[in-house]
Amino acid sequence: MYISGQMEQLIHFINRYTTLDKAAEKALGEMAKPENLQKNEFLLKPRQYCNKLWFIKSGLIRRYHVRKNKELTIWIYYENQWVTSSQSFFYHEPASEYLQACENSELISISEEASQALIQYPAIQKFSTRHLQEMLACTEKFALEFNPLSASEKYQYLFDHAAPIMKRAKLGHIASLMGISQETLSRIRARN
Amino acid sequence: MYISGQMEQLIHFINRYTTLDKAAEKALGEMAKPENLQKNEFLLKPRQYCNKLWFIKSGLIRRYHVRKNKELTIWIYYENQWVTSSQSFFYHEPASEYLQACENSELISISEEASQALIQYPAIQKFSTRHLQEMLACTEKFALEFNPLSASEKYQYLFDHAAPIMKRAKLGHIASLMGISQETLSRIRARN
DNA sequence: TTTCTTTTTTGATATAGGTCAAAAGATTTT
DNA sequence: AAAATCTTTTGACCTATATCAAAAAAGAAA
Repeated sequence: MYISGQMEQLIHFINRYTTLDKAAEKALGEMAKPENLQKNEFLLKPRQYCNKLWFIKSGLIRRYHVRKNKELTIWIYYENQWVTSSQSFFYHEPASEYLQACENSELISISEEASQALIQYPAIQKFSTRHLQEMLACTEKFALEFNPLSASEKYQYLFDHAAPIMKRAKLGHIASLMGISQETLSRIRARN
Repeated sequence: MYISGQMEQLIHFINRYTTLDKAAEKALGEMAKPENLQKNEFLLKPRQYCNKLWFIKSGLIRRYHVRKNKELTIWIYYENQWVTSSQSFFYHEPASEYLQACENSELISISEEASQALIQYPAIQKFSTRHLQEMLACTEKFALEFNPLSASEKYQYLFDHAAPIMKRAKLGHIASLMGISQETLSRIRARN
């Protein structure tokens, strides 16, 4: 009863893809761990091995790289999204990115071993494949639609497709996600 | 014997991920179909349902959208790569993109039903998941590394990471893949 | 070959967005 | 509440790349 309260939001998320049977739900409740993070705490830093996936119950997690002394934001994840370093998690390589909380955040973590075990449940296997396919299609779609836009079209696009980021993340982080300078973003906001 | 000659290159590709047992190999040989395409022929157009995946034995296939009367190249695929419209194939929605041969091409096609059947073989299931993970990690990595570059850095990057495109595709297609104008690409080439 | 069509190059000009610097405004710490 | 720090805004100037137009080159068709 207690566990299922913790997991309710995650189970609800998975059930949008496929219906979890009771055994799978129970296993998930046992293997997934709640994890809370204070604003500015790091979930991952470069050179570490990322051996977990996290589901975000609440909060904001920024994923970014540092190149030539500049922070390049890959994405800012929010409630009901999954976050990990795909490259490190899938390939067991050291990560090259940071994962940092922009707000106090409540997460549910799934370790690699847990994910191996959970995937034995057909419903979870099915969810996992579907979700992976969706991630791929979305990542492609986003890159395709977003990149050719002008700075102010990008601003509008993100408002339409990822409002929580635009409302809660700070200017510099949003600008680096958009691939424009802070000053340009500030001027776009001033115009609207 | 004849079939396995046709499939050799594909089987070799899959074996880099996981070893196919004889049963899986045989099923693959029966369900995958050779398909040949002349230069400029279309594999897919917008509004069609994309119900196949293709493995490229030889040739060059360009994947692109049309937005505001401009062609935006998503990627140009070459030998030993897989091509499909992820969004249409995974979601059974009409495609919004074109797939067109830039050269005479030899492909192997796998229909949706074939892929459903093949995935029952654990080795193929394993390959499929691994390959999907790799696609996701690569797509993210590419978007992240490529987009912040200047036009001439992008040129160098593609030469380092996808030489067949740079050597065989035409200028206008490469420029639209890079997200720059044809003229700028021509000037970059003149300088080098 | 000669002609026609497509692709690439070159030139002139315009502009979106970058960079640097400083001021203004928020937020946190003492 | 004052001081210190961090974040956002504003201004001036500059540069990479776009756009438009036309010439040159390459490839296909006659």
